[in-house]
Amino acid sequence: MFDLRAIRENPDFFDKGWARRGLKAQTPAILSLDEQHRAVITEMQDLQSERNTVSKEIGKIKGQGGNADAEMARVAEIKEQMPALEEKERQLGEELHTLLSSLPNIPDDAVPEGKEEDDNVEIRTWGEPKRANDIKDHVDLGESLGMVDFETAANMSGARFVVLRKDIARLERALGQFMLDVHTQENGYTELSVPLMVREECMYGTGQLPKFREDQFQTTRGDWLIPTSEVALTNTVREQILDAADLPLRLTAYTPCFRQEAGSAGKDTRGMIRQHQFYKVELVSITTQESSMEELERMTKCAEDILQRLEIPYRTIIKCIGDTGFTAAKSYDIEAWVPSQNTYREISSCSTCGDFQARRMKARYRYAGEKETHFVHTLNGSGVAVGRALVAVLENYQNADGSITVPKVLVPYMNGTTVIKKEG
RNA sequence: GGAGAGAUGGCAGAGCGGUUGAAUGCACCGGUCUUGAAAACCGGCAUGGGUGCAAGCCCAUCCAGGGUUCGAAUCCCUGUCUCUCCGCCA
Repeated sequence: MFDLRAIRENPDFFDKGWARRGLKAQTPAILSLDEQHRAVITEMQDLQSERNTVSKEIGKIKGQGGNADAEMARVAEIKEQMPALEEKERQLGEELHTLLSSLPNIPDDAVPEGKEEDDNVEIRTWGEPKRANDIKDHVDLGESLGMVDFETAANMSGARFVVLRKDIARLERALGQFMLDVHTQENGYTELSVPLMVREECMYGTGQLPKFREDQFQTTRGDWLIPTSEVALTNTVREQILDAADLPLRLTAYTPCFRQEAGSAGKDTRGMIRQHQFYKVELVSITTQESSMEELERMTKCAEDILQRLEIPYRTIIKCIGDTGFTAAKSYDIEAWVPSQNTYREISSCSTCGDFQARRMKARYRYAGEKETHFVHTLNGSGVAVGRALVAVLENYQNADGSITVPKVLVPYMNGTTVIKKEG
């Protein structure tokens, strides 16, 4: 959502921002709607004002036992005019709201030009990618170990689901636990356990709705399954005014995530890279306006920290304008090395949304002693996607005999198991 | 699932259908007094929006959405949430 006053004052700034995302100038339509809307509001309020005054007079006259027929006739007249104005006001307001809520965030100046994934700009790399001829992918590895089972999952749930067994099931859990421990004990995040189903307003607040409805799952009662715990974590501050002294809030949660993957038919159909349901450790920061950019750097480092400790090679890129998400002003992706694909694949995306989500959620903060409120800045990042981390571990830690070495930092979470191999 | 009670400003808590945007207390901010502090006293203290150069004026908001009425915090309906009791249950 956007500040209408800011748009009125500086339409060029917004049109330029949207132009970078390939959109035509939006402010002429917005400003015209806004002008009509305000004109109707003014007209309506003048009538309301008169109605209020006359009604008070009626009260006074009746209190003195007088005749108020003339006044009552005037109010009746006003009452007849109101519904048409109200309807017009509602329509214009809705039109304006629909237009505004479907427009993406204005990108930060630092976001590079570019149309698609290939135009993203590499910032740094870490680790030595594993390249060899006899590399197996995680599907082959997991299936020969008897611990990754797509067939059983397909029978009960269809495509894009998986059943994990034994040590690999445990490895998934270990990854989640490990990440949470690092973020809560060393990176200053507070762990939350949150609902996986949320109301429409929350999905609107973080920007999944109204535009990305088809990517989400809705329950029979109308709730939505969270596509990421960002939704739940960020919405913990919706409609609140926070003390500036309490910021930043750094929140984390380990939850399943649910996605339809509607636009990805045929993409990544093999394996666990793209599933309808996957686990993810999410990082969310609620900050002041001044510190959000700095916080984005910090958050990205916290996510990278996980891969370094797991000793998985990765690179960090800044997303180009065409690849920057709807709600984001600036995003870094962290991509883990996937040996079977001989490439880096996204395992984390860290973004600042500026005040974009905060305006939708009405989340504000205030400095002690000051009257004025400001919209918070919200950031979210994967710290990191557990399903994809599992893929990265299986493939990067594979041995020639098909066994998997357990990353050192995970051994304590695996009850001392150092190598995952076929039983019996 | 059944029965009941409730939702008012930062908090607590009043509120006959007609100057109630809302008493009062606490908290908070400013001032007087004081060597300083406390106490006491005086004053201020909700949010969103429209309009205006501005001072200001106006509209809306007493959980949300509808309705009744010339007029609704107050009456009616629906929804949401909270609490109490009973039942069921991981």
